[in-house]
Amino acid sequence: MSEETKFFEYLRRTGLKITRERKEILREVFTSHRHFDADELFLRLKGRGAGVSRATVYRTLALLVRSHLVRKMELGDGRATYEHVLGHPHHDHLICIQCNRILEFHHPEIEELQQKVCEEFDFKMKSHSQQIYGVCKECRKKQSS
Amino acid sequence: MSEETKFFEYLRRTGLKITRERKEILREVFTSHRHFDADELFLRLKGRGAGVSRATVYRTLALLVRSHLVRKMELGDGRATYEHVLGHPHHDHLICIQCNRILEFHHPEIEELQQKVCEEFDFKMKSHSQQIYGVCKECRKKQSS
DNA sequence: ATCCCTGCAAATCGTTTGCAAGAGC
DNA sequence: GCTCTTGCAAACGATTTGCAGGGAT
Repeated sequence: MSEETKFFEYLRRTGLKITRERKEILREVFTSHRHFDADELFLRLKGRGAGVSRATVYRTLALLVRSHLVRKMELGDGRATYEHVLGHPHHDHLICIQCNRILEFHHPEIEELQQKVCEEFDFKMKSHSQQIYGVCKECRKKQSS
Repeated sequence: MSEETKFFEYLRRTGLKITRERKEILREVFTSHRHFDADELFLRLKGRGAGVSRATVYRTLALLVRSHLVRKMELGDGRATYEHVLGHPHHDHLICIQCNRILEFHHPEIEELQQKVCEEFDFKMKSHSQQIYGVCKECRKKQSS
């Protein structure tokens, strides 16, 4: 089932409406595979004349998050970063503090250990996030030259 | 060497000044062992008539972070959370989404694996943070009753 | 028709900053 | 005395919201 269909189904189920603006945003979110923030998305839409306001971008992103088609992350620089879930199983992030590039990694063993930590604390995990900040390969290459 | 001395030394070294306001903030930060945000700290100071403005709280927290006596964390709710470093070696957090309690954990094996991930990506780690969101023991007890 | 949605601009919230007066060294 | 500091209030940037007109079902 396509992401579009999933979203429409979510809307229907929740008594919400399928509008031109929501379609535009949906298309923009799923045609790129990068991480983005709300304003970037707004500007991309504006750039191609999609006619969607900033307010609607925020409101629709909230819906996409609620319907689990998009993940929202607070990476600690004040604004939220989003990524769509399509073809992106759970993962964590390496964040370059020089070029802001975001790399993804997944390490099942770490996940297992997190689970163990929760058991020790009798803590029911709902989600987790893990960020490693540092300097990526490319930036280090540039620096050393 | 006391935290106060360390901070004063940092100030001296950097050509900054030791003021009444900075002493007040320092005292307040180190007499409690909880996590706090800037506004909580401001209110505690106000509560005991310390006569320090919100602006100065923010400015001094920045200095304390720069001097490595205090750690700043973005836990994803919009505002920053702080904790002093005294007697708190590096650790990560379990965050209860019901009562907002913050538990600390440290797992050397996880750290090792993170280091391994960085090597794979040829990524130079500078810092990392890891949060596990969920429901703590106490809140679960309350719910089930 | 009935809600739901939208754009706009104003409001919010945490945080930062310009400025003029005041304190440390 | 030269700087660094402070408080205040205004400025900020990301995000949210009230409202009144327009659209989906």
